[in-house]
Amino acid sequence: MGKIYNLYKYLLQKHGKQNWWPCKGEKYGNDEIAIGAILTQNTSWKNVEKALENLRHTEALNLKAIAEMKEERLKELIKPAGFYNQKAERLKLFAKHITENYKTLKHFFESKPLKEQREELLKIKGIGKETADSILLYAGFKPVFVVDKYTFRIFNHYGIINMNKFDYEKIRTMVEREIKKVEDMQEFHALIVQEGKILRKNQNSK
DNA sequence: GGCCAGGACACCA
DNA sequence: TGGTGTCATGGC
Repeated sequence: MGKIYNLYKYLLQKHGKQNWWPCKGEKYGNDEIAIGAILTQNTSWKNVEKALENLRHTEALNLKAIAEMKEERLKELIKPAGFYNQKAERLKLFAKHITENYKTLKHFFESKPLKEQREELLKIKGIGKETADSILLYAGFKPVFVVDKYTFRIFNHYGIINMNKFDYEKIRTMVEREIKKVEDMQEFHALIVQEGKILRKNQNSK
């Protein structure tokens, strides 16, 4: 057991299970998770929930509906999540790519090797590394770890890494070497975000 | 009332 | 490749 695995166990004991996107097997290929992953770009989850609720209420919380919906209409619905102009464009590009080429997200996840899936997602405008990996990990149950700024800060804080620049791929492969199970990767990333928030709060109050 | 979220991209040097 | 501006709402 290396440092990273020990940190995972420590955070799990400290905060308990986070259960971010209720990660049961039947959620495999779930559109809602992918949509949430795009909406939450640099945005608090509270705001994303309002946008998701608007979509759900309109029965548009799925990729088919979003692909067919007018962009102006989509902007109105997702407004609470902020950056609504670009997020509406990004959602439509993603939804169209999946529905037109694979029909469903589930088919996409079963279409090709993981590495190629990841590369394909990254080619879509508006899908960067963190969003792509969130979709793969939480909607696709793929063994890909999601790295974010909190990961970088916390790994520095606990002395796991010692870098001055944020190297996404380096941190990702480090974690994937120690944490193998999809469920553990999902929990670990959620725990890091939780810990990161507390860390920030403490730093602000002193 | 200011600060900043579960980022990504364009543009510049 | 590295640094900076932009996008925008709502919670704290």
